[in-house]
Amino acid sequence: MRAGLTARGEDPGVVDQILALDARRRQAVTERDRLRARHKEVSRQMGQALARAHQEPSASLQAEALREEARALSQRIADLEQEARRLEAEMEGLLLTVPNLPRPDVPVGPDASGNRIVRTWGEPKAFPFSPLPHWELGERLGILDMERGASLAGSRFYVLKGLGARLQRALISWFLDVHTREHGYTEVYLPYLVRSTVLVGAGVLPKFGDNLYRDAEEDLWLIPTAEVPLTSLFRDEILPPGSLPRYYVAHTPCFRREKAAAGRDVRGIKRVHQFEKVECYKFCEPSASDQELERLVADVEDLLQRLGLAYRVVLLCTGDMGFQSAKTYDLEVWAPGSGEWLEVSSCSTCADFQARRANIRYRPAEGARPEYVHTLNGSGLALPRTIAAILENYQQEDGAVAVPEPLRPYMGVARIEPAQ
RNA sequence: GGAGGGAUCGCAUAGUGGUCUAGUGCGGGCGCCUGCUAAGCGCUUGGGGGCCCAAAAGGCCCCUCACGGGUUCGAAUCCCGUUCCCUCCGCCA
Repeated sequence: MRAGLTARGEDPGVVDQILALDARRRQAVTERDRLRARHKEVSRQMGQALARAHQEPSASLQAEALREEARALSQRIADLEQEARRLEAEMEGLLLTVPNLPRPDVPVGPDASGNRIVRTWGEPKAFPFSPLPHWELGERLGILDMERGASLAGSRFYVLKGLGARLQRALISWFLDVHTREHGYTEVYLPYLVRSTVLVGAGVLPKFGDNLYRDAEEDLWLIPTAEVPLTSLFRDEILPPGSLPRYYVAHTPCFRREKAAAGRDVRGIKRVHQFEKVECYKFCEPSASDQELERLVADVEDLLQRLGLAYRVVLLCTGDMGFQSAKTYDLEVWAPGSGEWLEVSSCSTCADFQARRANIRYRPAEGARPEYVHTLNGSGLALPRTIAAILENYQQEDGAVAVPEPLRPYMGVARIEPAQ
């Protein structure tokens, strides 16, 4: 565990703090339980003494003595109880700040420079002209309006119009159709506002609250990803034998304040405060999670291949992984107009990290002890960046954008023509 | 938004301050009985934590009657708060 934290660039000293707190907590609990057992016995005797008291005068004296002893015990128990709770809360608070431990095959590295490109698919498209970035294409086609988005809600908000809005809807429908009909996922519709405990379960709180929008009056938070409510679908449940793996897919909006990224990626729709995403999520047995992650990545790659978008699969190193992740693959699509690889999906296994926080267990067999499930999540896919990639990759010399084959039934057109 | 009612073991229910361990029925498990099946009989029953044990098995103890507080020597039971569910009224896409 210390090694895992060091690999992530975290201070392993927290482990010793936690262990020390736990030792003190256990000591308090043991003593408290011993006194409680005694207290129960005394109370029971007093009940009997009181029952006899109207016949034997001596019994009521006896009851008085017992009452005194019980009172003293009760006070000591309350003190120990408070001590145990304080230690437990302190330990819990520390535990919640500890990130997930990387799987053994995750490369160790300080930041994105340590990531490893696992494979690439397709060739970055060559253009006989100079390809435009999506924000210029979008404005010229009359399907993307950054200014009106800003006038409604500020920077990093945007408006999609006409075939732009329809393109987004087509992608969402097609993603959901492929995942449900061909990849075995069950579609779910989820709350976009959740309680803080749900954010804690997913590993977003307590550490990353400043990236979230929140209704303080109701203590409800806008979800930054569907992963958050999906994680807590079975919070505090024990899934019966034979119910794993379970695959879910959900389309939701995602809300992120992007405070930490102020000033970065300000052009276009690469980084925005509100965007749509289709999210794949799996619950599985621990022994299956490594294969399930590979299959999850394959399910998402399937979409990119059918869209004809060149992409690369990047295995994130320890220094670049998310807090809750044990192993993450990013899928990046080449965007010729912007001249960069756009992260359109991030597929992770959280192993039992989220399951512990949200208390999601399963019973391996009838009568067996419950164990924590493993959870996996992956975008399939994030909409704005996918739209950007499609616009930039499918732009034509005449200014139009071709519609990728799989989307034509959903779009009803084969081309998005420039606005007149 | 207003007025009520409710939450007890997997399910259904009993339980208005102590009667040692939350009762009963159903369901589940194990066993007995039994040509087969059914019925019957007996035993059993979830989760969390701590201690003993090298570990496993096992044993002992504590907690858990929606959740959190309070009253009390003692709370499923009384009081307060929260959550969720139900009924009625109002409003509403």
